[in-house]
Amino acid sequence: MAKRTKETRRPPAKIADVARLAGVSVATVSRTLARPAVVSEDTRNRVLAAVRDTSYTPNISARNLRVRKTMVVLVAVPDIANPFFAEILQGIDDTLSAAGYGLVIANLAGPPEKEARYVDLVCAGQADGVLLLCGHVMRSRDRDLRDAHVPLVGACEYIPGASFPQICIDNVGAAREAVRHLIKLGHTSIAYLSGPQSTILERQRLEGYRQALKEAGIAAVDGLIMPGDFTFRTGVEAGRALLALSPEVRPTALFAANDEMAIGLIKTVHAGGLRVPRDLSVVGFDGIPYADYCEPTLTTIVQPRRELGASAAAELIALMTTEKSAVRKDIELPAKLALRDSTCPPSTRST
Amino acid sequence: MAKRTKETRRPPAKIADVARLAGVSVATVSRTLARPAVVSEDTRNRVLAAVRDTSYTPNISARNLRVRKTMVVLVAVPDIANPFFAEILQGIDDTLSAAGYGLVIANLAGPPEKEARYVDLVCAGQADGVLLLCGHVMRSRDRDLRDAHVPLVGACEYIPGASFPQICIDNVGAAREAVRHLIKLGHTSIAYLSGPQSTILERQRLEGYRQALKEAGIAAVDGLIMPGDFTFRTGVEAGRALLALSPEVRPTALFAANDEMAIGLIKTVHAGGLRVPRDLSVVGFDGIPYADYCEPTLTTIVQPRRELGASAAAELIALMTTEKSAVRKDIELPAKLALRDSTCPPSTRST
DNA sequence: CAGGCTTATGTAATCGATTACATATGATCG
DNA sequence: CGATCATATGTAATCGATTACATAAGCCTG
Repeated sequence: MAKRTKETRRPPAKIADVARLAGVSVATVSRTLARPAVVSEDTRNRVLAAVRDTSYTPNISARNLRVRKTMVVLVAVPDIANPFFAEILQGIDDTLSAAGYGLVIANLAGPPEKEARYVDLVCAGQADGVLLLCGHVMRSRDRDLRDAHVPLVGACEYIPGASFPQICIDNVGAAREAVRHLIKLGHTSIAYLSGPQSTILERQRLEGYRQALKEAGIAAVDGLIMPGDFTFRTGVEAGRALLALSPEVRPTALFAANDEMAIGLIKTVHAGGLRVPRDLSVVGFDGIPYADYCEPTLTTIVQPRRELGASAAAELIALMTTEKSAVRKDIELPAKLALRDSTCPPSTRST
Repeated sequence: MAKRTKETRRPPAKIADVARLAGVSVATVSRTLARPAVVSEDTRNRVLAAVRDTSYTPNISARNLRVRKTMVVLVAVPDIANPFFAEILQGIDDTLSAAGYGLVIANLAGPPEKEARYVDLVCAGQADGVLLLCGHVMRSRDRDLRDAHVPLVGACEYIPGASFPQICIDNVGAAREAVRHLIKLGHTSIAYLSGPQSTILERQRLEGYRQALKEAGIAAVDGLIMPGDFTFRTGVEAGRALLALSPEVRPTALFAANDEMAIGLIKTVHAGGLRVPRDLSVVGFDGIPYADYCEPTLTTIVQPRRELGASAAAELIALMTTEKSAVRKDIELPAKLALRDSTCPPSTRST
């Protein structure tokens, strides 16, 4: 039970140890590891054997100090507890860590002083790149961050005219498709549960909603646009508002700017006696895992979250490793409508 | 529109720059920042002013190289997309990043070769500590990791007799409380939907279930223990199994080892015509946000996730900074039963 | 007022890797 | 065969901070 194998912790082998064991200079060891082709086969074998025997791994701090890199990228995410972002993060992590990068996750849902610390970190050159999972860079410190001249890639929220590459889905098109689906089912009174006004994402989804109505010749009714902010809570509030309407004016369908709100809304109207989809069809946006678990399962636009993260990470790596910052290309990934149980044709009802 | 402020990216200030500006030596600058008390007030002011003017931040790689630290901790998490862990991670991140540590998240849900890379990273001394959010350290590489003699702290899953501090809730007690609640409501036929057999967590929750039944004088029926693995899918399967039973032998209540399974099960039995809680009371475990969103809201044991993460991180910091590794104390955090809508007394029914 | 002590600061070694440059060896060629 | 060149390897400077040790200045005390 007591301390077994007392053997004092041996410090990790350094390059000099490997060199000594292999009978070569440190330069040769370093070269063997970095560009195996330039050393003779014989030497290479001896060095690699020595590396194995000492279980040598280069000291990252020393290397980074020398080559002036940090091998760290900062990922700014609006809310790490949000499952939507969690999966994007996985895609990012897969790609980035495979390439040897570590990631510092800046959770913008946390206290604002942390946010400032993250920006400082980047400005101080402690990160080789930044991945933004939101439109506003870092609220007030946008300019500081941009001026740090650190490679930047955006994902999720498309900012028209931004000066850095962005990996997104076609939000306008996807929203339009969602609403078209409702129209095709026969709905003509379709509400929209919006995201936070400040986001570009919101404006784009709203635009898609408007386009779909317009092309179908349905007049947009201002009263059918309900305020939300992507949270479950505002979904609940919108649900209550819907219940308060008299059946004659109540829309027969609703498009929510994200799944979480859609789920909150469905739960609320259910409790109030409305049946989904019979009395109200609902389409969400994002395709979070839970959209498939809830009751009824949610018809929604599913975003390729993992790929979104992976592509963004790949783009950032290209930007960080290539000196030509001309890489700069936006990528649009496909999102598709998943038909599930929360939508159906409107029930005919007496005026 | 074109490149504004072309000014070539100026490299970050280094300590020598600050020293020159303040008219002191680099040693004095370093000391001013590390131990302000040892320099004279006059010097201190000059140095701090110079630091501000140059917006100097110490180069982390250089510092780490010198003091032989990495300021990185590895966090091994079974599944980053699982909202339960997401919130624990937040607690960890808050505490750790406030103390200046970066965290590398080892997502065990990812490909196994990544896992090996993480263990290697620790063994190579590239992390100052490890936080384990799971019982098995890293599957096969347990011993390697332990032999690296890196400070270790466990959370969530309590391993009796482990050689490192652990921050947990009382799983046996909490499970017992959950089942006691069902018993108090009048249930006598109570099923248990288990977690993966291999985990200690599972054995502890099962033990709590058994204890509650025993103290109430209810015989444990093997057939009422249903296999699960913490996923939504196995919750669905268990739901189907329940539906297949004839009403006479069907339990009137069920305790699920986690919320996700409970939610899958409820959804399934609902679709099959059973009403929850009327025909089947369900208690979950964890208290994930969704347990409050689903229909009906889930009565469950809510774990103090953020605090769990924060305490574990604090403990690890103590371990990493104190040379005396005698800190070593386990912490048990309180979990409490949240009474919601998925439980009620059993409906009396004809034999 | 010499010697000892405290306080404030500077000098230079050090952490562990990378890499420009120098050197040594052997091959090639006119 | 001596000059030229390619190939393989070694030497030592360097990245930017920390800190042990040295030094200088001021203060006390017998």
